[in-house]
Amino acid sequence: MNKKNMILEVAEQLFASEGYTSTSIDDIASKCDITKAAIYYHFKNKQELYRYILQKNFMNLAQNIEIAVGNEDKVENKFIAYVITFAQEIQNSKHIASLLMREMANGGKDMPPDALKEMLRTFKSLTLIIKSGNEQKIFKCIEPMIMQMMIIGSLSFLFTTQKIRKKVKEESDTGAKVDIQHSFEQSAYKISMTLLNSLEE
Amino acid sequence: MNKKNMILEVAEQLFASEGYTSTSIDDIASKCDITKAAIYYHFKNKQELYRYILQKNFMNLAQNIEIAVGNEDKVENKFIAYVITFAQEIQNSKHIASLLMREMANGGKDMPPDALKEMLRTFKSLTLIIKSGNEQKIFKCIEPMIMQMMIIGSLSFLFTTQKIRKKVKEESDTGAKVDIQHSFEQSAYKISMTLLNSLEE
Amino acid sequence: MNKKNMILEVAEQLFASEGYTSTSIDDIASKCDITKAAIYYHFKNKQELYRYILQKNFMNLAQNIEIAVGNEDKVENKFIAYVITFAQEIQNSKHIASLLMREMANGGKDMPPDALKEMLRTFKSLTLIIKSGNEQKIFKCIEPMIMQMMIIGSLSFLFTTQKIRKKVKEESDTGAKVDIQHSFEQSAYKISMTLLNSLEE
Amino acid sequence: MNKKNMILEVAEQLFASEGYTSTSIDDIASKCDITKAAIYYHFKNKQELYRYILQKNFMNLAQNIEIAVGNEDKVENKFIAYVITFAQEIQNSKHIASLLMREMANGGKDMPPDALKEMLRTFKSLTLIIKSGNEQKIFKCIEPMIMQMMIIGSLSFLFTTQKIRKKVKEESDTGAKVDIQHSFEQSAYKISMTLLNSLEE
DNA sequence: GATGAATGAGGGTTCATTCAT
DNA sequence: CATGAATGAACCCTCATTCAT
Repeated sequence: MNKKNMILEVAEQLFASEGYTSTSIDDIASKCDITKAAIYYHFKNKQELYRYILQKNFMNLAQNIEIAVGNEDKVENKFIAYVITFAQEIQNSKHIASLLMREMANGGKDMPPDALKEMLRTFKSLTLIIKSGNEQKIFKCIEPMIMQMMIIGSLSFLFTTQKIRKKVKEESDTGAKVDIQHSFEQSAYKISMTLLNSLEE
Repeated sequence: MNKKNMILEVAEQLFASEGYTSTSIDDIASKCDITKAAIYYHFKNKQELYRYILQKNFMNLAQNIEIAVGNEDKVENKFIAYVITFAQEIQNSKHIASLLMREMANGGKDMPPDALKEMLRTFKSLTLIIKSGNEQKIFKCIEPMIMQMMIIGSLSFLFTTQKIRKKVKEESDTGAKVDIQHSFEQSAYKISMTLLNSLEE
Repeated sequence: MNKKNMILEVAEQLFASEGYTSTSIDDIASKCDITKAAIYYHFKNKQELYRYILQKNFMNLAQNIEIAVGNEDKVENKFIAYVITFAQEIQNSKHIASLLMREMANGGKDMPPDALKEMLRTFKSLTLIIKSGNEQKIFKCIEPMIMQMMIIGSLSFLFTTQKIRKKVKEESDTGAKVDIQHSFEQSAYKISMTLLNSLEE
Repeated sequence: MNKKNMILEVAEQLFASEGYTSTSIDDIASKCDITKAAIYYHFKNKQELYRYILQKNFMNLAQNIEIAVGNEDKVENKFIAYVITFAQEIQNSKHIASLLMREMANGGKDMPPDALKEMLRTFKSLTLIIKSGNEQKIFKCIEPMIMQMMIIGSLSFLFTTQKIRKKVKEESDTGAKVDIQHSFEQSAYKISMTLLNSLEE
């Protein structure tokens, strides 16, 4: 991998786990075994690096969702595909949920416009699915925005709370009765079915 | 209001909107029209101030939920009360959703133990409600953890995205067809009904 | 004991063990279980408190040396009395050696004039002893200043290095062969004899 | 000279004359005509800078003493070489006596272990000299530790009190009878002879 | 392409001191 | 006599950024 990509990967991980302000260019540089100045050779400044990462992540997300939804015919399956693909992207990119949550906690005020557009693209996909479901009288009426919040919110919290839930369990358990720690995929699937359930007439 | 409380209020607002690291003691002080040193007279350091705020918020939340749930008899109403009270607290405190999202994005690694305990308290409330619903054969089986993630996630995103959704709407609309901007309360109520729907046999 | 004396005692101990700059009014106050402001009631400021302590210590020292020397007739005994009393004061007051060493390391530039005068008083005592010894042809010729430096320097280092010498010994020893840790008094006596030896014709 | 060395020199002088706590990074920086941050580029923090200086000084001292003592054959000359070289180092480095006195006044509690080891090295040199003198029946029996305290103490006080002695003399003298201000080297030589005298059978 | 050196601004924290009560 | 509250200055340290090489 070339250096620019290494910087991007390391920076993405740090921005997600520590947040924008708590991640220093020094942190990124030392994790990459290069100097700070080398980062400035590849990126104009910290902001630009961050925006680049945000945009890349959300573009991927939007694209993959569109493709996955496009591959399905029935509206129920489109809905499931929407949720599951969202979950898969969260899982694969590993950092998108944290990045998203931080931006939303910020009120979106620092969200780069390009990244915002990508989020709106996914929202349009969902809107179309629900509208189509309504027209076919398969889905109840619900504002797409509310459903979007439920999908994104549920999956983001489900993903980002994994570590702390594990830690809490370890501390409270007395060793023996180790509960099955359900995988993120399994739980995400349940969420998709639950939401579909709530939608169906 | 005394100065200590003023500091707490200002700090809470800044921590929520800017995040812990991006909020400086100077910011807090100047918004309170006092000096930095005055803050250090009232609080040992920035961490302590932050923890104090977190703990206070989550304690309030847990207490009010317990009371509201306790006031209901039927299990469905308990569930609704749980979700609605959660939403009301988010609305009233104004900052709890942002604080929570940031902590979760951090993987909970900086969450003060006391605040964590309060979150577990609310989780226990929900667990009891679902268990009771299962026993009465009113509710389907679902892991309480998953339901908790759906409730917290949906409401948190619904609340924190208000500003940016408004902004997006204003920019995209051509003025005339101004959609009804549904209030947070209304939307939260719909979420509670949707989730209850998905639970009921 | 009244509060003023308590402040003096605590401050003396801290100034000696930590140094002037590293001792804060807060440190003194909390060790006395009073507030900072209470200290300012009794003393104009930190400097004044420090000077008061320095002056008191050096005055005691000079007085006691004068008395002890005056109690002896023979010049050899006067010399021994001088050294031993110096050592006793170091031992009794516990902090005079550290205070003195810090002042000297500072080049004496912050030494309050009164305290300096007291040191000169002791020096005059020694000068008289040596002069008298010279006249009686009992002592070799040596500049009193040099002898003064030898006395003060030897005793101050002997006293202040006690802790670290003990620590070094403990760390190096393998437990069994515990060397006799000579007491400060014993060692000080040997120093006095050694110096007298070197003086005598 | 490069900047790192300039920082070291300036810092050494300030640490010696003002003490660790009373020397600010800003003081050092402005005396070097650089910014604070430049110091942090070269040294991790204030402590590290200080330790570096201490260690360097004491290492030089120990090395030069060992060499000088090794160059002599007769045990009396070894002893003289020990004292004189100590004095020369105090004179050449200019700051070692103050640094040492401050550390001892602190009870050695902040002394970096490496610097302490160097001091022990010089002590071992002296111990060997005295032991050898005892075996040859040239020296009286005296604990090396006591002799070490006398050497270090006498020389340190002799050196650090130069300025204040001069000041006192100027203020007290009425102009005419200006005493010869003996040089540090001359006085140190007298001290070495005096101590040798006291040692010899 | 990449680095070493440096900077200016700012951040958290401490501290001597003051003053109304 | 003593305190609680507050201040302004200073202090240590970090950080994004720049630039000559």
